[in-house]
Amino acid sequence: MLDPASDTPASDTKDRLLDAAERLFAAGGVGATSLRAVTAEAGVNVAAVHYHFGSKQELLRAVFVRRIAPLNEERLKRLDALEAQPDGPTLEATLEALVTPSIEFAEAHPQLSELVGLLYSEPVDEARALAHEVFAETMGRFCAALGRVLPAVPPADIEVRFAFVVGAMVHVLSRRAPLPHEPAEMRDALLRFLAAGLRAPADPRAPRRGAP
Amino acid sequence: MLDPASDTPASDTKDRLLDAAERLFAAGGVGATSLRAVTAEAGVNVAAVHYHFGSKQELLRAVFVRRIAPLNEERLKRLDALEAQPDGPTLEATLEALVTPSIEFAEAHPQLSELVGLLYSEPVDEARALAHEVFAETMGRFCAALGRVLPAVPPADIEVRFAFVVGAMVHVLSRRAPLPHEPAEMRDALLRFLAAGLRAPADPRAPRRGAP
DNA sequence: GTCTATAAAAGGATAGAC
DNA sequence: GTCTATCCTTTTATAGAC
Repeated sequence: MLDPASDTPASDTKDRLLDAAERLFAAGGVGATSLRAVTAEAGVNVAAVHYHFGSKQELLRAVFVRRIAPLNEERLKRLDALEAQPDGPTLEATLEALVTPSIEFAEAHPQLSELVGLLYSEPVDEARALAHEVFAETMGRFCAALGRVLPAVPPADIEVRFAFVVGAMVHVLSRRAPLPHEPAEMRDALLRFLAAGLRAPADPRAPRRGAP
Repeated sequence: MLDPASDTPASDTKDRLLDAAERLFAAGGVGATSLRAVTAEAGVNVAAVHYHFGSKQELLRAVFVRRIAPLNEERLKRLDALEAQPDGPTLEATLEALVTPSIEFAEAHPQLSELVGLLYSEPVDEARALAHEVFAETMGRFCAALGRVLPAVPPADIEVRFAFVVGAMVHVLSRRAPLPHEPAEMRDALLRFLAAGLRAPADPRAPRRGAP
């Protein structure tokens, strides 16, 4: 991205199509967005999308891969660094490796927020298969890592609690209604909430009233 | 529903259209589902949907209201009962009033799960406005109730944490991949996770390692 | 690589017979 | 209330000039 001599010159027709598709798919859904709307937004011709991508589905795939591949790379790079330490990571550090790249990427590319929500939500079969394909490996590694730092939580519970983690993360990342927080504050609040939830005792009998 | 003398006889054309639309909208998204597909699934004529609902948008609205209105009524009924007690509710009881009806309704009407995911996800403006209209009052009341049972958590934090609560709840309710738990177990796991997360201390300095 | 033009199909919506 | 038939628009996708 900082390499002007790259083989992907900025503002190419291909990139403009990806930008436009990303914007419109996120704003209106894939099924409701026509290729004509995409090409109009990109300021290119109707036939360009078929020349460069072949079909609407492949355009959708390219839109997702462009943003989410580097996000997952960053997450796994952080997780690798944590696991290379002799003592092993803390719960907080593991969660931060999962969450922080999302927040930072969402700041750098505001469209990512809406894309993530779209990917987790779009009911079309192809989109859901794509979501699984793009996220399964990374999420599996983090789920396993969380299981290791939470040895007292049974594996089946880890899996369920990890679904809660992903749900909370996706929901705040994909919100249209802006939360009354700076990104860094929201990240910290999310990390505190998730860490406490993951550490919850297995026994539900703790009917304390009020705050901690 | 148990009143055969009601003015809404079961298996009416209207009901069959609602059933079919619910199924197909949830499975493929609104924009990607044609009215022709809906009427074919319902086994009725193409013109029936316009006769009974007037347009695709009004059909979508009717689909949501039919399922979500009673869900919210049940939630608010439970919250009212809790708040009528002299001591006021516990955090666990408040969360249960929010979560349990979702789980029970999702068992009774499996389509609800996919509808909830659809409503929170569909990026089309009308659908999002409908989601806000249908949920805003109920969610506002629960957010305020949670603030009262968590007096140590600042109001702005309550709002953010409530977004995490909704995200986790929606995500597990709308999952296509089945979780390895009975509904009652999943509900208990969710309640424990959410209660612990909401009670998290405001200070993030608690780098304990491992389980509780 | 980009454009114009057009094919071929599917979409929402309506009119009018029954 | 339900059907057939149809109008008009929009869609994806392609063919071929430049």
